[in-house]
Amino acid sequence: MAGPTAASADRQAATTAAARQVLADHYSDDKNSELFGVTELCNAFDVTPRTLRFYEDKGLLSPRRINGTRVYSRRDRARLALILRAKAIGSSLAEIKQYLDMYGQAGEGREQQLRYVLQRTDNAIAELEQKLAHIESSLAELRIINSNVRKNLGLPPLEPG
Amino acid sequence: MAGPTAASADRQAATTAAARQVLADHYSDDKNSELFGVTELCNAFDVTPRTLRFYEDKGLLSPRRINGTRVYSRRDRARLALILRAKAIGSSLAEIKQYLDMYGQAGEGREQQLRYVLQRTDNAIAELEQKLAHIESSLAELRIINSNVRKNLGLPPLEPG
DNA sequence: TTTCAACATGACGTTAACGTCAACATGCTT
DNA sequence: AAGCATGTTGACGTTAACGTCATGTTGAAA
Repeated sequence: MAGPTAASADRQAATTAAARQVLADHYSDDKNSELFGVTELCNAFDVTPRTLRFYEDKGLLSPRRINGTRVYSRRDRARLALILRAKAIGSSLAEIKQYLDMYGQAGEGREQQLRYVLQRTDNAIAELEQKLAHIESSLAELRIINSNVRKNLGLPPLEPG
Repeated sequence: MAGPTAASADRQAATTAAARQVLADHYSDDKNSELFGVTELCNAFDVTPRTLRFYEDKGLLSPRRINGTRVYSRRDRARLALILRAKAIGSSLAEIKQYLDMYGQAGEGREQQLRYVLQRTDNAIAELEQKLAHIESSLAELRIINSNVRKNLGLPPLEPG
């Protein structure tokens, strides 16, 4: 039974790599990087322009303006991705705003500031681990139900994955 | 590197056992089982009476009445626990209502009904797995940030827990 | 019996997260 | 030049999930 360990280590490595990329995007300097229009982002992420405006009002996004028109950088795009993902796991926009502040402050800042970020990330990590546990509980229950129903119908069990 | 596999198998077994208990509570017949008052539940779960009433209006809870006063059974209590947990991972009450219907229908029902439940659980499982992936991504990112800050402060890394 | 704390029932207020609508600017096309 | 699509800004509407009164009941304690 050594299989699962290797596979899960692989998955974790992949997840970590992806995380580094997200942080890199968010930290990037944004000089003449790719730019995106509002509809472009709306289509890509399945949100309405109103939503983008709302996030901007709330200070979650701050795209540049060219002649009044909003222009989104790669970093803006990365932030939007973070926002939507955080929303999907039940965070409020207010929480997300705090959340976003932590990205981009990993390297800079004086000691006082760094300690603050540290405490905040510690906190956020603990909360996320709680949510993770909750989801795992729910999944366990649903899988039992699912398995029972399948048995009753004479169907094969659900393939793991 | 065989340690993590055994430990994670243990955890999964514990999670599954807990899940069975939740389902048993929810499925139990409720004859002369323990009963709870409104304040009792409010204190136990840190919610207000207004919240319980609201859930009742929405059809998520239906406690018995004794002379007008609400009396909650063990099953009601289990349902409340499910509701709050589902909320914590970002489900709306409307979703939760659907969600609750799946509990308690694992054994009974005719084929048509069972197939419906099966499809619904399949769906719910897929969605939860999505959320799980999102949380794991967020955790990976925050851990990188946390680790960077710790390095900059000359602190030891966070113990895995 | 009064009194008091706990519970119930409307009815209305509130906050978050947008949707919707009207009115206007801009730039491309025909 | 005249639309037409696309973009922007208020301003107001809407839904979910409760909070907050005001008011009435009831069962136990004083």
